Amino acid sequence: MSVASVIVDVAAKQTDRAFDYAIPDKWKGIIVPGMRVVVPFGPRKVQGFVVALKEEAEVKRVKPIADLLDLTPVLTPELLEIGHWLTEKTLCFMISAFQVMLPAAMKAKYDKELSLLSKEAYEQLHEQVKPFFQSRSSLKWSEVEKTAAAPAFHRDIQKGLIEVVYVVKNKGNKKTAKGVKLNQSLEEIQQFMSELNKQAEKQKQVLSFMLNRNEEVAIKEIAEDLQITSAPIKALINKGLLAETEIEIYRDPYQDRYFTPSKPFQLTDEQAEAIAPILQDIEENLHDVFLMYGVTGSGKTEVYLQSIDQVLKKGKEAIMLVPEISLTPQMVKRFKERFGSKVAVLHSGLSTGEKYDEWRKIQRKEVSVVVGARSAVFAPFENLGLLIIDEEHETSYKQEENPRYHARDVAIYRGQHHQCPVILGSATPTLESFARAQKGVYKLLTLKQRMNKSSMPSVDIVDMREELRSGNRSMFSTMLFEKMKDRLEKGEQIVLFLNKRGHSSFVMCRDCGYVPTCEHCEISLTYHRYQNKLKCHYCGHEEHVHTECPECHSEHIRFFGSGTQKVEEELTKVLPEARVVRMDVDTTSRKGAHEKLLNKFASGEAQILLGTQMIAKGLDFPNVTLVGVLTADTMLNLPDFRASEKTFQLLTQVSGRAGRHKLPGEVVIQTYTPEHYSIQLASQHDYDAFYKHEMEIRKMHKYPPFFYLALVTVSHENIAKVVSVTDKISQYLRQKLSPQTTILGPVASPIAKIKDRYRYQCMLKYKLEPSLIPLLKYILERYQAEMQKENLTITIDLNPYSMM
DNA sequence: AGCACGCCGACT
DNA sequence: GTCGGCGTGCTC
Repeated sequence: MSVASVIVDVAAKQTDRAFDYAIPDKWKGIIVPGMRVVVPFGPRKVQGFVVALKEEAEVKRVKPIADLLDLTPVLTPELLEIGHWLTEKTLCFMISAFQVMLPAAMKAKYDKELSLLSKEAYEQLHEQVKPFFQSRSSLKWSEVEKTAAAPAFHRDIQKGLIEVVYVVKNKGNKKTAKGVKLNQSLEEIQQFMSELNKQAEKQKQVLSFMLNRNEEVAIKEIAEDLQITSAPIKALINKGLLAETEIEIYRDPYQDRYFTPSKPFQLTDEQAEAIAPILQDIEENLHDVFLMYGVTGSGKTEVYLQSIDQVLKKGKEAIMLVPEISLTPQMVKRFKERFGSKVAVLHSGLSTGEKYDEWRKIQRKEVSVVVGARSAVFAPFENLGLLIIDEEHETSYKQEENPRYHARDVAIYRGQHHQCPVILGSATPTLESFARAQKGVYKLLTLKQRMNKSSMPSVDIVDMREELRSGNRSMFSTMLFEKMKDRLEKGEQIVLFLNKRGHSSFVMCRDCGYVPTCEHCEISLTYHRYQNKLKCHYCGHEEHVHTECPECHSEHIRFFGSGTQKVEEELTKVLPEARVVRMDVDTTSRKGAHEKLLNKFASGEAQILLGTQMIAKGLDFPNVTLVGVLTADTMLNLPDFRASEKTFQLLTQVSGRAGRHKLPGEVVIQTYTPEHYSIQLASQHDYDAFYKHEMEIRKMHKYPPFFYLALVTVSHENIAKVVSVTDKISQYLRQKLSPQTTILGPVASPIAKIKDRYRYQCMLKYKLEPSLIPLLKYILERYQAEMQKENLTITIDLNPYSMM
């Protein structure tokens, strides 16, 4: 095998295929598919992934591989195969599919460097170039690029005085420490020890320590253990008895923490019944997809933990996905307590280096459980025994950039490959999953009871229009306010939920209804109190706050909608005795802030936890007896066919925070549309009725799970161009697709303009379209030239989750 | 994506 | 006649 097929790190249609390279003799038999290499590509060097080996190249002339980056493949054969599958399913480039499977630290950085060919060449350099090389012989092109000397450099490069070198950097990476290992045979060392000078007691200690361990040990560790300095160790290195080594050390984000080991709990009858078929699958190496539908607080996590335990006993590995937002310290703790150092954790809170280290632990098989967000589904395990997706309905499992994959699909694909079970867990399953369970495609496991036999909290719906009519203009209804006062007196705790991030709200003229919008994006500006400015959340554009309406010159400019910050201010006014913890993107962005705030609430130091989405899931505080949802309908009015489903899910999740233990819980939902079925049914904890009602609507409007969706979005600076392209695409598809398929559009996207680019879309609803993928591929090919030259973009999202 | 090659307008 | 503009096409 002397030729390697390589996918190069150039994300473009024309380079989206394998290129053949000769394997230099020194790497023959060493290079295997899945390794990263550096290859010459045109005049430069790029990183690439070896995808196959072969005897003969397809082309006459092949260049040799320039460098080898890995000693063991970073992509297993399975992952390589998944890459191909992803490319097909999501219409992404091969290189993007591979890149998404690896930690960011492994992505190549490129540098273009200039170096002087010889000392003699210096004199011949252009006068403008000379100063750059005065004290050195090489420099980065980026230093020169923007200066006036750039043309002169070009000339000297042409003359052959300066050489251009392309450097591929493998950034970040391993953190190492200096270590030592024994460098001579046992006999020689014992011989040496007996001859050692009596004064050299410390050296003797070191040697016997090393003989004991018989492996490489960090110098620091020896010094600490034996209470000595590194001097005697250095002496032994000099005498040749020990050899210096580099030991890879891991940055462990949880190293300072102690986790009390926990034992499996006794399962309830219901839990035992649910886990039985899972354990059976694990035992018999069978693949099934289980939908575990369990109400909030029904103990799904314990079922996960015990299933994983079983997998580990069989010597296999498990992946558990959780939504980024619920990857809280509480969740991590439960896993660390149960599985100790067998767990790797992957989430966005880690630094690039930490993520890389966690990934390395997986690759080196030092852990057998991974808990992580979406991309952890690609963990390079080779002996998977179980995949779990907790909170299956969460939209964060769908990646909104290329490759636009859904972690659930990847998990099921891997489950089939490894012949192992996949568990999807939720208190509010997506209609897609629940429908599949009804049809028997997935196996349904139900947990109807809460673990502590506590009943579901009672829910009151408050009509905020009524409140307004009766003169209450505050954001707390009379009922919620009374209940809050009551809890504070009793010393119980309250969770307040507001579906509005940050401290911002929009602005409107009360006289003419004018709302300031961004001039680059078609979206209303939000008010940031901190800087007293109006900001666009899409492009960052800022404006001063108007004191007068630019339309009607009225001075009645008001701020509408309340962000968490405003609510916090209001709370301190009306309930000055209450201590409030506010949790949103602004207060949790700092590392460790999340945990700190939660601890403050858990310890009882604060009585009210006020927050956005991030407090809706997974939190479990025994003393919380009241949950308030300040505005339940903000989500309901989004232009998204899943709006009702999302509202139902959110209300159910939030309500689930109350009364999980001995004390009974109450929930108050404030809304302007109390009659809406998703609010009504959420208040009755009636998922089944919601499912039936929503399914009717989906069927009527031809939405999933009855139909598949595909969304084509076109964007360009010129609106006429956008409309015409979208129109042509729609026409083409109408002509080619079956009459059973609905083609909507071209219509303007819900956000019709972002960063001065207009956006139009075309939506397909289909049941069976075997030729859809090739047709969409053809469209991308047809417009490829325009996409490259004119900055036209066409994005295709199969099974979209966001309609924006 | 980058970069080289190549074919046309405004300068010494 | 040359420098440099960016259209075109290739990268194993």
